Amino acid sequence: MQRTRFGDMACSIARTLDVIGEPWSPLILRNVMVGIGRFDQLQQSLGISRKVLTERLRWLVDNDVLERRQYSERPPRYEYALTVKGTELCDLLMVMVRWGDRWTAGEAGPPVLYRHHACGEIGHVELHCSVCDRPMDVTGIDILPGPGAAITT
Amino acid sequence: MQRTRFGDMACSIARTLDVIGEPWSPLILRNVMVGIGRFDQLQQSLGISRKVLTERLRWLVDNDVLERRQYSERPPRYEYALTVKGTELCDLLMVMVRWGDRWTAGEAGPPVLYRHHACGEIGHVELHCSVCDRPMDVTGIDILPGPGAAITT
DNA sequence: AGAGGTCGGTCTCTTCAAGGAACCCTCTCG
DNA sequence: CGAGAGGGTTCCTTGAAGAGACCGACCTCT
Repeated sequence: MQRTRFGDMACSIARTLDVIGEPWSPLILRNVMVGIGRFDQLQQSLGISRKVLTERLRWLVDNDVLERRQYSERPPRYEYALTVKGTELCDLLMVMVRWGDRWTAGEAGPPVLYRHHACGEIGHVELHCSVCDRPMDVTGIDILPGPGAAITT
Repeated sequence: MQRTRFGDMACSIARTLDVIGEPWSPLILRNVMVGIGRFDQLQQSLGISRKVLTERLRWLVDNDVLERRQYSERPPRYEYALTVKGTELCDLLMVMVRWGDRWTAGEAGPPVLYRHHACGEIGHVELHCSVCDRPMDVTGIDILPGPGAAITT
């Protein structure tokens, strides 16, 4: 993947990408999210090389997005599960799904649907403002420098 | 970057990644979003290789996320701007920012802030259900197969 | 006891993209 | 005229992705 490390940039997007920006990482996360958390399951369901899967899982565990836990003592068997940090990354996946559904799903329609427990309906995610709860997107905001800002051109 | 093409998978996450999953693409988008849309500006502000920048821009234009437009006739000068499809990708960036702020910003605090026009306050994005408008995250939904689903293990 | 299967990886080899840097063409300005 | 900016293209080197073989611990079946 990239050789330029994004982790040191003064940009939350870059730092997020540093954690899950490498190819396959979001798909691994998606699978763990739906309960596919064992090495062989992941490898087969994604068609990823075992070597790369090993690297990604280790990286995600080191970055506290996944945890590796032993679910069987004898024989020793492991599975990967989301941490809290990883669970919050699923927001990102749901927004990806939404965009992919809108712009790339084609005739067949969306491959998965979400049923929201709170209302029982099939819905999708929308972005709202944390302060006023009304819809929020890039056309309705001003972008201002924050405390952690570096000088940006 | 990845050699496995994600575009043909029956998964909206994979198809979204096919468009903007390559390293640098989200950062290019972010810069175009804040008005840094010229080749040299992008190259300098990101520190990306000119070759890779050329490739990414061409890919994003071909995928209708950016458009290349001439803003000066003589001398011919071009800039890149978001299409509607690209503008909607900014939702994704805002969610990335939110996660990065929460989990990677450290002491310094978030590098950018959003002021929401609707309420005038500094806020961040939250995910709400499109049907009932209440908060929605991965712990509060059932994931069901949709019309475009393939058999998933 | 041996054969075969599963799980969770490691190792090796090849190919192809990222990074870096030099080069190029057109146009403008002094 | 030369210098400089804008917007790339070309070339070379390095290193990650992909494919697939291999491995060791453990279980089950006969």
